Amino acid sequence: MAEKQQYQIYHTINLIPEGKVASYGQIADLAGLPRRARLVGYYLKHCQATENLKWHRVIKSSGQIAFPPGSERAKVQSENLAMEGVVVKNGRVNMKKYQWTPDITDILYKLKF
DNA sequence: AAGCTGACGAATG
DNA sequence: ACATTCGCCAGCT
Repeated sequence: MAEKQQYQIYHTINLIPEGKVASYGQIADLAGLPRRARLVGYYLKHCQATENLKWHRVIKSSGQIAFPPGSERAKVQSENLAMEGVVVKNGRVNMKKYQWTPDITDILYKLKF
């Protein structure tokens, strides 16, 4: 049950293309879990396989990095994003420019529910 | 079983 | 632009 949700969330996150970002709420919605932005954060925090998860492409809807500015984790995330061409300035990114806007057919094809 | 917490979000001043 | 407040809801205690 909860495992299924967790899988959907991780799967959805990994659909975010390089050079783009998505918000927690956006991921929750796409994963079929509306109003569950915090749940996305919860699962990300507790997940093990961070190695193969593109968690750094997930940020707040405001464009802010979810970690305290200057913290180690915020730094790592910023660097990962910068590596993909996403400009991070003062711990936040230009959503207008970098927010992932998934193609409807893309989603219907890749997520089956 | 009731209360607390939080890698959130939107509205408000 | 920034801080506060409030709503949200699964999972923990």
